[in-house]
Amino acid sequence: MRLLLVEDDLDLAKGLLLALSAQGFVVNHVSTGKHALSSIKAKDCDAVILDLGLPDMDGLDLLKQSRQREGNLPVLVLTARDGIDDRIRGLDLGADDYLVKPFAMPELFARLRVIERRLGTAATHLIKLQQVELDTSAHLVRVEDEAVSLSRREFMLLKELMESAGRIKTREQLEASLYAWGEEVASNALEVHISNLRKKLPKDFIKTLRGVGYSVSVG
Amino acid sequence: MRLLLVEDDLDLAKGLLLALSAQGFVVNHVSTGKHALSSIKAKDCDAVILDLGLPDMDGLDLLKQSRQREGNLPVLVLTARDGIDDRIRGLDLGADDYLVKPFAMPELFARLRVIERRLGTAATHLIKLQQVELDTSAHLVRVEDEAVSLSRREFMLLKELMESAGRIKTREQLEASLYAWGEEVASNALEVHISNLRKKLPKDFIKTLRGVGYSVSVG
DNA sequence: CATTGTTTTAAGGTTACTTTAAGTATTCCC
DNA sequence: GGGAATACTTAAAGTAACCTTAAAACAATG
Repeated sequence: MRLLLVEDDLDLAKGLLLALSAQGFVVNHVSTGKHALSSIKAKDCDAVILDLGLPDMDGLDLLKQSRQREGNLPVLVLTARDGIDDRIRGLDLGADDYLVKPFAMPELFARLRVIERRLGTAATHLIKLQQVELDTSAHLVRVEDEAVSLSRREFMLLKELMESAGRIKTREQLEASLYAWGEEVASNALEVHISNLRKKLPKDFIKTLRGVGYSVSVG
Repeated sequence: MRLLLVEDDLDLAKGLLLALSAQGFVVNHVSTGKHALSSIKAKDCDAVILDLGLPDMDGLDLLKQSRQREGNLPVLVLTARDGIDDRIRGLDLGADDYLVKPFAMPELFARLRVIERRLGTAATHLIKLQQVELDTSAHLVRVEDEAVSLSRREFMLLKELMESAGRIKTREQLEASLYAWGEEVASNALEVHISNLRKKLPKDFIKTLRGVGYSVSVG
């Protein structure tokens, strides 16, 4: 995990750098809010350790800006200030955790490991093929970054096709996954949905295989 | 957000239940580790508040088992024990946060909000979309800088929607986050709340996706 | 215990999705 | 090229999902 350490006390920074890299973390160190922000913008780290007492900028301000720019970049705040009010302000502004100085190194490591574990398991069910992006968990489809609204059946159908991109889905397979047991469809509903889908997707995104079924290519 | 409160001190539990639901959390309460585990297995909550001092099971054990079963279910640990060693043990076993008793309620709320933010989209306690501003911590909503009064359920509903702005919330998801176990709703209460909310919000702020659910857009 | 505000239930009206069905366009094969 | 099979499009009919309203049940407050 790549860390950005924002700390103006050079002695403390040096100690932290040493200890963190001994624990296997990769750490970049900056000592001003300005540098911190540009590093955050460059998406150059997986998490931030932020000391609130900075010379050029209020730490909570920096936190706020970081939060606006990189929504869920984890930030662990270090502070000398005590008192519950300050802590709540920090947490509500988007800090993921909080450590009051002086703190024990092992506790810092433990908290970083929590963040690490969390980053590893950020699951999004997103399929992207060509210009088409389908988010199964959010029920959302984008074509060239433009949200497209699909009806329920259209969404189901597209999902089936995109989940087995590169392979052919037979008409029977598609009908089976769109319709539950009792409600087989007597007519050409499937073709109608395909037709309506195509109007909303790039040209030739869904290919027909005469006598067999449909497919979308991974290309 | 649905919480599971694991606490054997009934007085404390009662107080927490009251305070948390006033803050708009949906809370289920159990007092033994056994019940806690079965609820966790059933995936019936988004986060756990766990008191380490349980009668039937060591709290850290429960934490470990929960972690094995539900990898990233957030757990906030309450404890009377002090000393850094214990805290590190808790964090490394998978607790996401730690509060030593006695603690101040607002700090608990703040830490829950951190967890909440992490689970959903990275919204801070103040979410502003279009003309609508929602302050999670103050329970306040403004439309075009004009304060608007919402009932508890209306607020919860709007919060859920705004926290996942840009994504679609299914009916099931919304109902699950509005109602705790015993109080499932048999009828169209959700639709009624949506309808009442819309009267108080800008036109088309809440969009319907037939057969799927509802959403508000970030734009 | 009465008043007030909130939440749920229930019913009818409305909208938009889905299917049907009929006509048009393709592809394939002789 | 002509005929048959298959696929595509369109528009209208059917249907399921949703919206609104009003009233009943419930909870909080003085």
